[in-house]
Amino acid sequence: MPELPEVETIRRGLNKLSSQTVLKDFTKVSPYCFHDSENLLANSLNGSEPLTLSQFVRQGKYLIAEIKQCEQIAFLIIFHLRMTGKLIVTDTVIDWPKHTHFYFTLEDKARATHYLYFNDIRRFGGAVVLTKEQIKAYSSLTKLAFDAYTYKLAYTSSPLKESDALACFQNNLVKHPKTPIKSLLLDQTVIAGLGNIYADELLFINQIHPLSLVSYLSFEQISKLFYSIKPLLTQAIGHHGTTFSDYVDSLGHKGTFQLELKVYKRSKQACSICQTEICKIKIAGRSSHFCPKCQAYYGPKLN
DNA sequence: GGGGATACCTGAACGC
DNA sequence: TGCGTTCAGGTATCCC
Repeated sequence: MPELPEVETIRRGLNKLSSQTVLKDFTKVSPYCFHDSENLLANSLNGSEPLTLSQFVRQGKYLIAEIKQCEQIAFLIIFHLRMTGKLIVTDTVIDWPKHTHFYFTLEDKARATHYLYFNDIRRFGGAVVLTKEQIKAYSSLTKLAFDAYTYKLAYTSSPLKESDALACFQNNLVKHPKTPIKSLLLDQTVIAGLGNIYADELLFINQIHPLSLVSYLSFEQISKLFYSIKPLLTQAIGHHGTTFSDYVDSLGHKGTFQLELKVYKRSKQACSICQTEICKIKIAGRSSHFCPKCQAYYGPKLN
């Protein structure tokens, strides 16, 4: 399932497309997953000036394509892959894979006609077309916290300083004194980009039980947790993300970071440190994997 | 207002 | 073999 490292891997792949790539056409294969309430894309495609695919930027798990016309940003396409969404570039089309919902026809000087298609088995993901003005009021993005990898907030050009990001992280955490730390790491208004896999791994690295409460953690523990996020994400990006079932990058290749995971999807296997059996519990409806010996619980006595 | 539960959705895995 | 059930999880929404 695409979290920050997987979306970043896809973004880097898509940005290898030329910034002069012309968006020639758009086709909806299904009625799902694509929302353009003002027909910005269709109307622009009918215009006399070509549309170019400028670049892809990322905020948390959102991927944003900047579409230019006459050197100006005409509109943006905001993608979210949720659980099983895929954005894949292909040169040839014989039959679109099952669950393909829409595709863009692209062209550039160095490459003949090629395609960027969106496929999503569960139809949780999708894309929405917005103008530069509309995106500033797009609540899904405006409410996001700073990005866990770049420390950038949406619509800002420069990232937060690391010390400011840490202060922001701590402030966002302490607003929820009664919520398990695992749930807070998944909360995109606390820190943007983490999902179930990397939240479990981070808590294992920091030896914190997922049910622990922030109010019982020291500043040193929160700092250590914060400073372990970027190295983990960097490592995962280096492995092109984690693939358990559906995730592939923009060329259809799987990631390999699943081979490095210490606890996620390893329940009933031995902990790599103490050999105790990894446990799995449900927290806020999500499976959480942890070592009951290595990861200490900080909070009121559990029933 | 905070926090938990649920809906959305399909395919894989599992049990009978 | 075939059918029904459960599980997977990011986000929006509902409810207590």
